[in-house]
Amino acid sequence: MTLSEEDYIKAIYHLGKADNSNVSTNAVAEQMETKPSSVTDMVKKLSEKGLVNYKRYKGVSLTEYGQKTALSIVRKHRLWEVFLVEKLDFSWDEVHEVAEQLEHIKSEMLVDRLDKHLGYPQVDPHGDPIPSKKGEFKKAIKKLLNEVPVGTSGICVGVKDSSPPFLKFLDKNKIALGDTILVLDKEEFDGSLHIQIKENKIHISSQIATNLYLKITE
Amino acid sequence: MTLSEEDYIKAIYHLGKADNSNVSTNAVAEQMETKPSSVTDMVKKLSEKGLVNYKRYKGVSLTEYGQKTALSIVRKHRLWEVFLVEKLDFSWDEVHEVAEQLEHIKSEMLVDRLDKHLGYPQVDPHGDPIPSKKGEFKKAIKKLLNEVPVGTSGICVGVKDSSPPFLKFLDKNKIALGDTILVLDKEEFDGSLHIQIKENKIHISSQIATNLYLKITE
DNA sequence: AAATGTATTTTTGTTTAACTAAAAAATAGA
DNA sequence: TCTATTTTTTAGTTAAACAAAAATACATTT
Repeated sequence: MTLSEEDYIKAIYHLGKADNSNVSTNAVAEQMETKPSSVTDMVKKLSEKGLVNYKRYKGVSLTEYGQKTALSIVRKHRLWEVFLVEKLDFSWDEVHEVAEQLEHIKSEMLVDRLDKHLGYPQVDPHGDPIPSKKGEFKKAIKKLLNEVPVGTSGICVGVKDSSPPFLKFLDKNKIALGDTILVLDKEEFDGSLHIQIKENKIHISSQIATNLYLKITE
Repeated sequence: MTLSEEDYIKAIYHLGKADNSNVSTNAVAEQMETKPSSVTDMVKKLSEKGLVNYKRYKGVSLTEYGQKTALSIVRKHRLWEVFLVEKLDFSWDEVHEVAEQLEHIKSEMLVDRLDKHLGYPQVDPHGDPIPSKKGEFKKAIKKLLNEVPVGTSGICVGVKDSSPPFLKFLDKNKIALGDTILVLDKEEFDGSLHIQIKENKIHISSQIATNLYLKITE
């Protein structure tokens, strides 16, 4: 597999994601920042190699083999992201570009050892699940903090309101993107939440909770 | 810099090593496992980019810029080797192929952080020195254990005698390639040595010492 | 149901970076 | 000087990209 082939497989995977539906040539071209004609070329090659199902004018989808390949790349990408954040103190938003390169390193032993070194993490710093060696993994969904049941834990991945006062509030309470949040309890009266963020337990209003996105697995 | 260009720079560096002398096209071709004609092509390109000095029929040498580039690649390679051995429990002889890939990852931040994470190591698992960020580094030389002065420490990198009895002796005394050996004392009488290998202090005969190669820096 | 127009996809033909084989040129040693 | 070796040139291949133009599919209208 060349680097370019791997990138295409990954793009097709991300576009067809949920149901591995047929993906249009144009969509792949846009994702890959290239021209549709280049996609046609590559897709033919991938088809010959048994990685994708391809019928002219009908779009592409991954074969079983293609899916396995895609998951292996995603696994590597996310494990490296964990490594960069946990071991090398990269921040949440600095990892992608480097992981994009690291995911192409070819060594099964390396991936296995890295996985072990990191303590077999289940999710990456963005809260996305890491496929197992066999390609199994849980789905991740994005929800507003106020929508999840008590006891849920997830990773803070975004804000709905990005006004300065709100961001200032988050900063003051040491809530940052990438932080793991656990919902401890909910007050029936006003919907306010008791949450744990890292070591700190804090109490936030329902209004705050409706403006924070959490990524949770399963 | 393309991957291929980096490989050529590295090859020219390793061939011209000590004095950055002119390296022949054939020598580079052999090192790179390619044909001399390919080398000529590439060398012209590298020359245009200011990485090498090149005169037809006269061989190539690295420019100052080329040397800096080479050292940066060597630095990355050796840091990754340390990572693989120290953090991922790779053995001495399993690292090269993977490090060969990792050395091409482009991110200054990654290298700096990795260096820090590893505690700013001075040498790689083969006892070869790791260039600093600025490209400074000490020379490494290979010597027989009996030739080095008391107080020297180095890495065991080879054996002169590879007969089964000798290898069995090493095994019994837990001396393996890649181990750091410190010469504690030498007996004047018979030239036997007191050495420290990891946590163990042992006493070895002069005969043993004349059959073990150590790589020492400076 | 057929025709038409538009948007998508493929084909065709180029470019660039790498490579090889074989011919030609330059160099160095006898 | 001559000759053998090394190096370069020339010509051609492959892989990955691109753009322009042709082909195709599909939706809408008649």
